[in-house]
Amino acid sequence: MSYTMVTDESDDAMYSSIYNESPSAADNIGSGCTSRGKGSVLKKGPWTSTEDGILIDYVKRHGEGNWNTVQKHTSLARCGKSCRLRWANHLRPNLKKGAFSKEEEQLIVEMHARMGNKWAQMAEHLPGRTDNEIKNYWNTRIKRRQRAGLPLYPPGTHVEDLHWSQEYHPSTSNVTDRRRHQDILQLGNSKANVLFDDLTFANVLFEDLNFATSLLPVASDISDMLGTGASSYMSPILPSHSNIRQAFQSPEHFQNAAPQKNPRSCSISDHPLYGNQHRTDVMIQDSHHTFTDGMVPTSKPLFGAVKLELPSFQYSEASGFDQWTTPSTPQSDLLDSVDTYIQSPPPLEIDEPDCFSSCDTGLLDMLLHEAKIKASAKHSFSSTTCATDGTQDVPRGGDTHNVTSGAGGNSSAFAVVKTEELDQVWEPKRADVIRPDVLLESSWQDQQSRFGIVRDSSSLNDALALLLGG
DNA sequence: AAGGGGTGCAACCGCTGCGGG
DNA sequence: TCCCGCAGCGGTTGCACCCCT
Repeated sequence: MSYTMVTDESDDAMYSSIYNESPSAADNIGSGCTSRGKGSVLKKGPWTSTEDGILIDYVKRHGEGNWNTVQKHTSLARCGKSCRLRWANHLRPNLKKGAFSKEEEQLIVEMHARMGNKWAQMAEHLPGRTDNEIKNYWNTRIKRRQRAGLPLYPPGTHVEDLHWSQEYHPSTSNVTDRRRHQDILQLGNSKANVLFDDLTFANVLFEDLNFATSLLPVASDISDMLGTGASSYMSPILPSHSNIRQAFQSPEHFQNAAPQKNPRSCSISDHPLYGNQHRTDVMIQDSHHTFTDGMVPTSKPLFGAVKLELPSFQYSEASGFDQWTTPSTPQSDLLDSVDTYIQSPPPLEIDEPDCFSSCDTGLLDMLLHEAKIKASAKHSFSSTTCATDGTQDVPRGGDTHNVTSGAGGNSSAFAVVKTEELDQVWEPKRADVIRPDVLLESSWQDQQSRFGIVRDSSSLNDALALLLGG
């Protein structure tokens, strides 16, 4: 769909009356364009072809820049910001209009996986496309995928990771660094992202693929259960190797299905526009997570969160993936899921008082944490902490793992995973879990237990009851 | 045919960085 | 060093159009 907001000359009169002469004209003066040109109210709203012509003529004569002087030199009653935006997004030469090509779409996805909401940077690598265009495309895509309950990044998208240990040093980071990571944190409802200083596509390299892939089954179940938002981004769930192996028929499950030559390395993008000549192997060093039982992990907060998504074969409606990937076997789909890691940024401060780092902005996490603290006075929770480095075994055999989403922000929800049941057939059902009180609904509980996810209902209900005023 | 919701694009708004005075 | 204005960026909103009922 393509619209043009340029109005014809007849519309000029209409918009003139709307924006310049109507009693509410003054209300249309935004804070960004508060100046008044030539004593008249600056116009807002859609541009007319006449205005476009004036602006084009101005740029031809004066060049780009000095946008605030446009209204001084022309009859254009537009603020500089508006002029710049109009020129950049619609009038400048070599703009490519129309739908994004498949290559462009894939490049956007991959770039977003790498840099987050850096629309301007993305636009630099998409000739003829504007940041606004890319941003709109992405936002639309997010909505669409979230509605469909699909993961943000399709299987096969190779999300790069920043080598945090090298790129980010909390103790020495400056304001800009922090802001960059704040930007990462603000990547929408469910976007975890990575930063790259150069434009190379990188691999996500795990020190232990077994461990990395082991995150998937448990998290997939949970993320599926948690709903759309949570399905895109989950805090990592870090069961032990042995636990996870129970979830699969063989520990070589992923290796066998791995398309990569190097089992330690997830595939890199072979993007048509970039090729694969640039590779940067990076590692997910850690992950950051919280625990609904309020226990503080004994190890340091984990850094790279992991995008956890259901294997694509679970999506019966996942035909939308066709545009991204060729049909694959369930096994390879499982592997594909490994590719689509999202990472959360590291905590901005090392000395976080507890597991809730500044990166953990999930409201529910905080509420749950508070509730847990309250509840801990009454109960001792059976759940245990998880090994953070993937090498320590977590107590099992009836133990449950309380898991919350962390870096996902809005994807705050939780579940308790009974790992022994993970080898059951997955029945992707999405619980409509939005609020803690909803979580108390028995149907939710039933739904979980149907596909091998149960929660510590007594303790959790107590916690939630406390939280909700109980 | 009408209307209501969905979709996508254009534009606005607020904020930040940077450079000059 | 501080202040101010400009440019740019990313988030948000407004609205026209489409589609379904």
